Amino acid sequence: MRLSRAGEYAVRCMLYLSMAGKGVLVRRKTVAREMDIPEQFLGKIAQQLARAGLMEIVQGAKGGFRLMVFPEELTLLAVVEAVIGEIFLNDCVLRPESCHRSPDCKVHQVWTEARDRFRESLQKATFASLMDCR
Amino acid sequence: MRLSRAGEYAVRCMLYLSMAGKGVLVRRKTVAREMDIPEQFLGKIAQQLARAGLMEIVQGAKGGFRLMVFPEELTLLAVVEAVIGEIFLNDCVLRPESCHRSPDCKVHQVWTEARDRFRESLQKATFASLMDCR
DNA sequence: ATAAATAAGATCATTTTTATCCTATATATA
DNA sequence: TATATATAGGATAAAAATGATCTTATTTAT
Repeated sequence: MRLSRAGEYAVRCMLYLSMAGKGVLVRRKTVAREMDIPEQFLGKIAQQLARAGLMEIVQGAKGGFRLMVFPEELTLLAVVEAVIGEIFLNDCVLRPESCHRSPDCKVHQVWTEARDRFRESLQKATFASLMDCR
Repeated sequence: MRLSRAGEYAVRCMLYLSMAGKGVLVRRKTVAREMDIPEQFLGKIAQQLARAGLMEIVQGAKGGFRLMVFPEELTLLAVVEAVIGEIFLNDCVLRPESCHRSPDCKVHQVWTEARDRFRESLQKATFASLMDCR
């Protein structure tokens, strides 16, 4: 079980935009080259990040990407979930039928709590704090 | 991102064996039927659980599975990781090269901590406590 | 108008996951 | 000891998810 490649690319992309600063336009080609991301694939990922309101895509000549939030407000959780969807939205571990008969299923509870803890950790991490990474 | 089907099956299987009790032999066919698991596939999963020392497989006529630990000592984490491997053993989110140049990479740290928290939650959940699930 | 840059749908390739088939092996018991 | 029963384990197939690219369309600066 691991973070998907798309998730990694998204983080790299947002890290690069964070270093450039909120509102600063950066060409897609530059992000792709500098952060080692296939450019077309980055295009797809960018669409998801833009839909989530995290960045803006500017078309046309001199187009590119632009961070829409302050790195201080941008969390690892927001970026990752924008791309790979809600983390651990799992079908119940028990049989589906027996499960929706019991909303108080213990397995389900444990799983949910574990997920919440995980998300909390990622939510605490802002890109401002991640940028120091070198 | 979700738990794999194999992981779900493993939990269901161990839950059934827990209800039978440690050391009690249960036929594979019975587990498969009762817990809604493809029997051959269960065979594969059982091998992994057996290798991890969580259960024993008995061959031959009157063969089957047998729980090797007390439900009080069996954790959700042990079962899940026996089947799907270490959780979140992710390649670094940053470029691999830049990453192994910096063992103090912030992204890596956050990710590692989030994973640890997640595993803690699953480790606290014993099958004895999960059995109440109905 | 033209050139440069991204959008978006289609498509392809790869990998992972899920599942099954088949032959071998182990074991209870007749 | 022979037979029937049950699981082991390797090979393989089918399906799904993921990763990546191709092509055409659209947008925008100059």
